[in-house]
Amino acid sequence: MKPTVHDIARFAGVSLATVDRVLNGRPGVRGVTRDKVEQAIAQLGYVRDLAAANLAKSRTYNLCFILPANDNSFMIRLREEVEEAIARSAVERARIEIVEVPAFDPGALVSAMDEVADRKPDGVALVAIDAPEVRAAADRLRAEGIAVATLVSDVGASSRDHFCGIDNSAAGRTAANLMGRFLSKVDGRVAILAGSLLVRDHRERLEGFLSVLAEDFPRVAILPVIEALDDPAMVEKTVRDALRRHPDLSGIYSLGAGNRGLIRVLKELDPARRPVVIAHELTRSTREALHSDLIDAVLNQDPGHEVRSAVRVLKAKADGLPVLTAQERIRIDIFLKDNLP
Amino acid sequence: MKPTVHDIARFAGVSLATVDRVLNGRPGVRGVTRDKVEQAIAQLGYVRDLAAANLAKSRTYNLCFILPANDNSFMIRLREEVEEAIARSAVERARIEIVEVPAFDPGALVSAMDEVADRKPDGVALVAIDAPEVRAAADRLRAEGIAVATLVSDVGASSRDHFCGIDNSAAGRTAANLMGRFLSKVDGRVAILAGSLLVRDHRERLEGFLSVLAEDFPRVAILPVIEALDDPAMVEKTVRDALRRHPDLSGIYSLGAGNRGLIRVLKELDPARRPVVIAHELTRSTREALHSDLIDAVLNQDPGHEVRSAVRVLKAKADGLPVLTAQERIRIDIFLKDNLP
DNA sequence: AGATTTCTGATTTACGTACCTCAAATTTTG
DNA sequence: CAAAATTTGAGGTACGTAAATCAGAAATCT
Repeated sequence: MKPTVHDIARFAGVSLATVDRVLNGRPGVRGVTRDKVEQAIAQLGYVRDLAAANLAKSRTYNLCFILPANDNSFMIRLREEVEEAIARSAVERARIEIVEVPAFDPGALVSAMDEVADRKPDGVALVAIDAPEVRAAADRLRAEGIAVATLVSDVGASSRDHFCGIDNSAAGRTAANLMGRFLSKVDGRVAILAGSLLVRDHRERLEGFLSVLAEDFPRVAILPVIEALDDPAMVEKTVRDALRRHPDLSGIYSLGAGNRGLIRVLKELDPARRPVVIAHELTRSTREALHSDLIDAVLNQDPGHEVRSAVRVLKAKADGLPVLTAQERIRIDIFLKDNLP
Repeated sequence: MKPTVHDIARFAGVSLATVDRVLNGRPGVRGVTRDKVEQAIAQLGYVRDLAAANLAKSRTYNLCFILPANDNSFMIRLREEVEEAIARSAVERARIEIVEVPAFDPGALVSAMDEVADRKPDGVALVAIDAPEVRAAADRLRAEGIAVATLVSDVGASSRDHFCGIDNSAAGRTAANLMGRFLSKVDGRVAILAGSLLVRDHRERLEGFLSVLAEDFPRVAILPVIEALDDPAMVEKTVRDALRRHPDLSGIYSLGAGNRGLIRVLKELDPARRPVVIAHELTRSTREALHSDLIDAVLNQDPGHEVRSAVRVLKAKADGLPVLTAQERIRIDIFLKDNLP
């Protein structure tokens, strides 16, 4: 049978109280005694029964998610996933709160972070903007002992405890690889559509994309990057413009959101002359576009995984526990029309 | 604060014992009373505290994994993952046992299943062979109240409780899509390499691959399927043969294991004339081959996810609980050299 | 109506850990 | 060496649920 604290106490020849002190790092145990207990733990292979421990502690974690008030499908999904986490929170011993801030606005994000800090939560997850003032605000949170996780988009590694998102550089490189191969022998022009280069995820995707394209597919020409703030209407307009100016456009890499606008334009094109299109995030619209051959590939990050991972990570960090890196890695899903879930 | 059974009892005006009877489906409660209690549960939004329940029950699940004694990297990884699950089993209230059987041998699998049944475990996971006698053995297990999950390769849906693996038909279709596009304008000949068409996962991949190729890329010619029993040496030999007979071979889809043999042959080829190669399962050798451009894409299923999912599913089924389908879906990973983890 | 069966209530113990108190034993310090 | 400080032991309660017993109440049957 699994050994319990009682077994440890008996084996080590000490009392239950002492075992408890050792296990929970409480003071008042001599080094010799502590060693005895730790040896007993090692020898009997004791592992703390988490169910019992949680029950006894009845600890609850106060967490806060700061999300941009963006109305693209991805952010809506992300918010829904946080809300589902809230629905589960009773079971998970967590109290989760959502704070909305204007998108792409470092100042608003910083003041939200400072306000949140006043409530002294155990952890904060935020969709970061990679700016010095945001990093400073994150540092302030951490200085107060609040765990900080970035969600979807990162800041410099030193200012947060963990990043819950994909390797965006790899995503950009993958997109370039697919683009280069899908274009095949056709030397073409490729347009790149971003939300904003203020956010690190978009920047990293762009860099990855450009580097692989330059190295492995040097004959592909690249148009200047279009920033459309993840807004469908703006995306639509800019894509229409680009197609007018470059009728020979043979590829589009949409590395941000707002793909509804892009798809509206694609629908109007002659199927024979449709460019190769690679986009990010599987939503209702990109899924339909994949299915009807308007989009060729979708790179996806699963917001559900990201949110659940963030909750786990923040809890662990709040308790000073290590994070299981392998488990928390968020994967890049590649969807073609044939492997849609 | 979260309501407890005591709150339910007070609210419904019944005793704790009655609430317990309702919650755990024990007999001896009148319909009217049961309704009262259920209403109280609904109104107070009671959710059973799993930590406490598990603690009180101190139930342990006896599970058994029947694995083929195959020595390809994938099966080795799978076994390692089961061993890790065993290492975790103390924490997870499970006792997990591994039984090895010869690969591709329905008779051996069936006798292993029957032997396992004698020990009356709570659940059995097996890498299935899709044969009538295996289905019958699975039916026998389930008739004895033992939960059955198929791992990696499935049998007919009616004979098991759950399949822990990828949608192999979608994997085959995806491979065909990539193959068709990577071949681009070149009308080529494609060779297909399978382990054995006795196992359903290989059959399904094949069917998916053929159907998409026929429909979307009709100009691609397909050579007769080669069955190499997932054995590296046999794979090497058959691929060498195929290349000799068809010097114009422009694509290879390796839908089974034993890719070490394939890679050995690929290394010897003139890089300029190397065929497009799509393989399954990210192992040390396929990873290196991806990296050095010998393989173009690898479709992968994560054995870790599959094993963990199997454990969760078997536990749930053993308790007669429903399975959260969305959570247990195993994804098809697509790896190019640019998104290797 | 009386006997029988079926419900229901009250109470208790157990699960394994956390956390608290108080007293006793031991070590350290002056 | 005595006083002070530290370490340890003993014991208890709590967490929320499961599961059991036993007695009493209500419903059903004859």
